[in-house]
Amino acid sequence: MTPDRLKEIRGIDLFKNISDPSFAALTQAAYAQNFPPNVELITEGEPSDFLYIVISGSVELFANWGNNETTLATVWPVSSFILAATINKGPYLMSARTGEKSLIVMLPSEDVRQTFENDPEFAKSIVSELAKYYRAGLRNTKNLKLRTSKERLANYLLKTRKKNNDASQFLLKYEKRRLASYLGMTPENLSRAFASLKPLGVRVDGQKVTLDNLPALIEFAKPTRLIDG
Amino acid sequence: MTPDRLKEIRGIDLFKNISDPSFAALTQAAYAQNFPPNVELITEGEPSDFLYIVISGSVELFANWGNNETTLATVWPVSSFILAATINKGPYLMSARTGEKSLIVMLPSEDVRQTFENDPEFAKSIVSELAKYYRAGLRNTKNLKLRTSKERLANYLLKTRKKNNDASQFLLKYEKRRLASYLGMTPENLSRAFASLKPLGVRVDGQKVTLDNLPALIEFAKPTRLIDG
DNA sequence: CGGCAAATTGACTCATGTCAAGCTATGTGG
DNA sequence: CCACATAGCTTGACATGAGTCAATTTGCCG
Repeated sequence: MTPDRLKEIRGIDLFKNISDPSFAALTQAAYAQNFPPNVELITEGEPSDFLYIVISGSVELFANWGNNETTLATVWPVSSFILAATINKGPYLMSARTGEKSLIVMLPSEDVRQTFENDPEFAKSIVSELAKYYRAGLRNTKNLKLRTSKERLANYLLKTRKKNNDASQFLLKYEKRRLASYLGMTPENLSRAFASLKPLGVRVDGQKVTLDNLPALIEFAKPTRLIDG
Repeated sequence: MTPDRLKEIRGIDLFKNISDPSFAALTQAAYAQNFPPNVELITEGEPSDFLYIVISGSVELFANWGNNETTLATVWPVSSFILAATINKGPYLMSARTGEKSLIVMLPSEDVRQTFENDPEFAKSIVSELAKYYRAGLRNTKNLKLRTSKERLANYLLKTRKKNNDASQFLLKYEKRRLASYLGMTPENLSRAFASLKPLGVRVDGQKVTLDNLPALIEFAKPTRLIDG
């Protein structure tokens, strides 16, 4: 791996406080690879042989049961995914596929566990990451169990607006079918949910979303930091 | 706190590898308290001042949004709860209430964080715990998003059967209304879900459940280690 | 420009929630 | 020890949320 790439990786929270020798040891056997869009990187159930890091592009984490599939998260650069499986030595509980052409770094899980054993600072970073993930997952569960699909969409739009510096107009980061799956509904239902939010000032044109009546949308969505962060 | 009690606490995974001085420091300011049934120990949104451990009784973890409430988990002795909030210094994302008369130990969060900073072995235990919780949460999300309520119930029954040493008859560990909330449905819907599983050999009488036709139930429930552990 | 996948729309079914009534079990106080 | 009160559970009737299937329409990419 090139020095630039290493520096890029080192910038993420997970490696912020890792010692230089630990980082060197950890990345020594790592390799970066380019993948075309829509390639399945891992499949749920497989042993967790690698920890993954997205350098560019994006990765969709999803799971199947019978004929159903659901999107659990989308990972954007620069971040790791599948950390808990690596730590736990358990099988992957999610599958992963590239959303677009992506550059991915793979760290052998055994090395991650070694480094975690030997470098207390790295262990602490892992703790922070896992606690963060756990809480994000908890919020997600509350969102699913306490809200209807329309309410989830409304809150998703408000959150996305915030990420876009409170712009009243922004682009959806991914396809509507993925968004639907992430929000726990069908694409058809998402279309109708968007239509039903029209009276609250939500206009959609392709990937472009405009929020014309923020107070009304907030009034309906009732966002809370205990779910929406 | 009495020596017995300390020994009991020390037995849980979280404290398995903690050093003696760390454990002493951690428990020095801890105190145990008896609570009557149905007492709210913590409320979501509050700062996470304590890490809790259930010594006897049980604790229900739940959350509210508007008029809706949902049960997220039930904690049985001897285990901790609210660990991620403690580590993260974030507000609690769940409320907790005793299900019955319960003995609860409270450890000041600041002490937990201190010990976590100073004792690498404790930090490693925390990592394991958090990874385990995270994965349990993930399984739960998959369960919710990929299955109908009947399927969730069927799989819950199979899991409970396994926990009861594969006995074909066992008692539900908690009230049906709590079970319904945990499984993400209304009590009415749970009643009907039970009724609809009757042809698959599921008989219910109060808290007593009998599974007469295991193959049929399994065939319907399609359990998988990637969701059901 | 053509072709394909995504998105939308309509009509319908099915799953789940809501409201109300009645039933059951359980524990308490007389 | 019984009777009542209370909360939980069940059942029915209905409303609403959400999924399914099919037919277009739209938009994008080669």
